[in-house]
Amino acid sequence: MLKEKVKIFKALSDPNRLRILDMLYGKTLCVCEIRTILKLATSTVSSHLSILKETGFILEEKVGKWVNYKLNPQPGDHTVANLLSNIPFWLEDDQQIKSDATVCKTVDRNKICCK
Amino acid sequence: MLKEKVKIFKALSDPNRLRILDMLYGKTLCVCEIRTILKLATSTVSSHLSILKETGFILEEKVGKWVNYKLNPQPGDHTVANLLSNIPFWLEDDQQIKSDATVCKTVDRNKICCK
DNA sequence: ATTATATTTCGATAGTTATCGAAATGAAAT
DNA sequence: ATTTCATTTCGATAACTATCGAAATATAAT
Repeated sequence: MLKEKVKIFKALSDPNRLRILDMLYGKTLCVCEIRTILKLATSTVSSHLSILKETGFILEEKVGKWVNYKLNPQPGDHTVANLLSNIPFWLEDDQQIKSDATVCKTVDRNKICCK
Repeated sequence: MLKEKVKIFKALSDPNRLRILDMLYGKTLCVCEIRTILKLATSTVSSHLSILKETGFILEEKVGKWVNYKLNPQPGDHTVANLLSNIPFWLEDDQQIKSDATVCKTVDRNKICCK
């Protein structure tokens, strides 16, 4: 259905969601790590993640009180699969994306969330 | 810039714009032909076309009182180029898209616009 | 020049979306 | 069982988008 395809492109039509996808290329992240990097309310990040999850770009893994999000290694929809595999290539020149990748490597959920 | 990429995905986040792009794969069309097939106000179609033009998916050619729109054979942005080349593949199974392709072949601007 | 036709621009409106903070949920540790 | 902490859901709001009809623009034919 055309509506489904529109939904897929809409999922990519937000800078914060593109940043999330690119960060997940580096590693699995939890909501509070993403929240810290994007400087958004936790509820906003949760909403972005649910949009990416519903369209099949990402998967969630519950581990204790954390919810880890990671890229979907095998999206069922071939449009999603194709788009997802191209995203790092399309975004690689962006300064924000580069900076996120750096910050992402040093982020530590135990320092951010707990204590 | 990330904002530019978002704009590109937003351009594809509308069923009528996806239909327009797919129809243009078949042939060059003018506003009133597209308006007839999509059953939208002329001004609405014009607005969709300007979004697709501004993002580099399509080009316009003025010929007399008509404005012909066609796919951009060489989009400057590699994201646009890549997306554009994949669109027919992604949409080929859609019923609406198939039907549009058929209608498109028989549409004749001289019967639609003039009298 | 005037008229007719194709398209664009403008203004209004209804529907959608990103965002937040607060309240609710769920899971682990005390 | 109570508390703590990560996350989701809910309700509100401001910004954005698709749509239309009317007015403006542009081009061709009379």
